[in-house]
Amino acid sequence: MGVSLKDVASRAGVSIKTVSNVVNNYPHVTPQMRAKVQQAIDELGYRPNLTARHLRKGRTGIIALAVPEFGNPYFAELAGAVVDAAARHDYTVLVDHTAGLREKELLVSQGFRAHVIDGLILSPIHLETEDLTARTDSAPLVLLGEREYEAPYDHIAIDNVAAAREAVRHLIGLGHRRIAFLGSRTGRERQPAHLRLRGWREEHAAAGLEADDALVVVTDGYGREDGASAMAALLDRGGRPDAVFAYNDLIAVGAMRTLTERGLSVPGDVAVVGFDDIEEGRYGSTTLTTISPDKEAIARLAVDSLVERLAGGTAPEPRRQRPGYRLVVRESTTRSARSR
Amino acid sequence: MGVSLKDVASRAGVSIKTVSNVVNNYPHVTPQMRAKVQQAIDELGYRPNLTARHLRKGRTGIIALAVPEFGNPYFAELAGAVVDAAARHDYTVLVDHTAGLREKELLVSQGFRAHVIDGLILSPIHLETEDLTARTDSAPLVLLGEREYEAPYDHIAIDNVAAAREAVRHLIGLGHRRIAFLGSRTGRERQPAHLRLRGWREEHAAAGLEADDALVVVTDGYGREDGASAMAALLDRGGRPDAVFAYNDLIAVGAMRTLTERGLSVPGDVAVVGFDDIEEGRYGSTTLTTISPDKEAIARLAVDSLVERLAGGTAPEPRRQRPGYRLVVRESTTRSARSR
DNA sequence: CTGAAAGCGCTAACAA
DNA sequence: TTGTTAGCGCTTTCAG
Repeated sequence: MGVSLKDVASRAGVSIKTVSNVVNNYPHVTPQMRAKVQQAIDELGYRPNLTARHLRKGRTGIIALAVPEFGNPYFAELAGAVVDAAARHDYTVLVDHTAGLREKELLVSQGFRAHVIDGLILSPIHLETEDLTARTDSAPLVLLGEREYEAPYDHIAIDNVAAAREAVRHLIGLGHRRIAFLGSRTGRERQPAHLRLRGWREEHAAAGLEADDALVVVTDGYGREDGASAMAALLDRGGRPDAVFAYNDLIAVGAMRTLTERGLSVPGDVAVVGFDDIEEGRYGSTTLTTISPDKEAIARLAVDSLVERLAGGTAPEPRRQRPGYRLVVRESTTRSARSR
Repeated sequence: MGVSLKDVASRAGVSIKTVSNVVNNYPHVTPQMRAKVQQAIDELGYRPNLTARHLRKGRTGIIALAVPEFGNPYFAELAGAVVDAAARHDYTVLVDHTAGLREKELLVSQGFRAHVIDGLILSPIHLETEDLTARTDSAPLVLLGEREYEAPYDHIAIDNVAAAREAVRHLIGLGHRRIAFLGSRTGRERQPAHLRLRGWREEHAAAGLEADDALVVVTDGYGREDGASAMAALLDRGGRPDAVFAYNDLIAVGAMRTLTERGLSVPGDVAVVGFDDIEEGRYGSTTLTTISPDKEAIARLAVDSLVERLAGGTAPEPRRQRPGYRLVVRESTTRSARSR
């Protein structure tokens, strides 16, 4: 095995505690003692065993982040932001993906890495309130994303209904009247797309327009191909929309691809709005109008909340925090943004 | 603190060892004993403390993966594949990003999480051979990517020169003669883009064509904006190419955006080939021809190599493994692939 | 098949 | 200022 404190101690002819003092930069060590110990450390190539330290201190300095998929740039970008936010608190992030599987989400939330992670940030898709209330793991948990839960955990999410309404309002304001929603899921009320779909409905109502349910398209997943096939299905069934509000940017990108293939122009024939503001949307041949959640704020709030609970002290009530967002208008809804 | 083995043992009225046996599914435990212990475990909500287990066993079952950026979908997709490959060996992956900083790469390679990770998979950009030979951390290390090192570590990378040559050959075969290379870095020979640039040169030579260095554009980074500005710079300086071979897909995407903005058509005016085969390239309004490295193979080989060294036993010579790749032809070089 | 005890490497009282 | 010692919770000989 490796070199331990004891080895260094005997090499330097001092006690184990003295070595520990040096390693941990304790103030009251004489310079010469420090030098002697440091030399032994260097000679032996000693590295502290963090596992032992963790056991002793009861904490590891590692927090976990579980997202559905790295393949979705939104989560990839978010993960980067979380890693950076955590680093500012001297925490390392263990990133995991749940592959959109409820089973995996359950596993993660139950603390499958008990005691090796100090806390968890989870962005669930399928988890239910019951799963959360049945949770036994004692590590603090912070939730991310659109799902709503009646469970005592911090939850960070932008106001999805309001954001969706703003997106739809933008389209209505441009004169569109047949606005499709791409990316609804079948099943329960609380499914992820619920809030954004509700925003779509509410804004129609507010504008005195009828929301046509025939323009709501269910998808299997949240990827580009799901958007492409949803758009194709919608066109095939006849009622061509004059605008599309997609659950997220990937679906929007897929939908635009199908429109291109069908010889329809964006935004000329069909305007498109997405959700997430992934970088990809800023570089297509038609850039994408989208709702841009403040990812840095989301990451920061999540990490700060977790760190606060980890620090103990005050254990505040579970909080619901709403970071900001904004509508970013690009070419997929307005030609004018086009440089030529 | 939490519930420990000891608590369960006293609750069940047995020894600590018996509880351990049950927890670890040791074969020789009478069913009734097992039932009794299991009941105590359930009642107390006992979870094994993995940190303690790690300390005792000298290993953690965690491997680290360090990539430059999650924002680059190539690495995000690769990370997903590595997580899955590792899971098949019962390893958890701690994903880290180096932000393309040499300092961070150094830190990671030196084992800043000593003993909490069993091994490391690193995709370096700036690390030098000296950094690697000076490495003291004893955890096994597997390298990924285009950089070449004279250091005793396993290295997984596709044949970048051959792949680049195939991409350029494709362009030459289509009749292009002014083929730009976007994404070279200034500085040392061994900089990442070196091999792909060399492929560009070699294939020109093999075809009896002159490679025009005025068509090689240096970029600061490897993102979409770097591609966009590189393309703009190239067009601004006058010598318009009839084709572009980009260091990676992101640069290609950025370049295509600039071409669109300038009113040039792809592939009509300028054909474009990328490298990485990120999903994004399959959904633009002009899909992207690219070199597609076998990411699953890369992830699998990396994890397998690491696991093999972790298992100890035979410590084979450092190996250089070359997973496969293929040229995927799409619309950015051939209209014919277009559906209309 | 089960129990007792040692010890993984470290930190933190407490002593000296 | 430095040394001694007792665990953190677990696995693992070695007995019984």
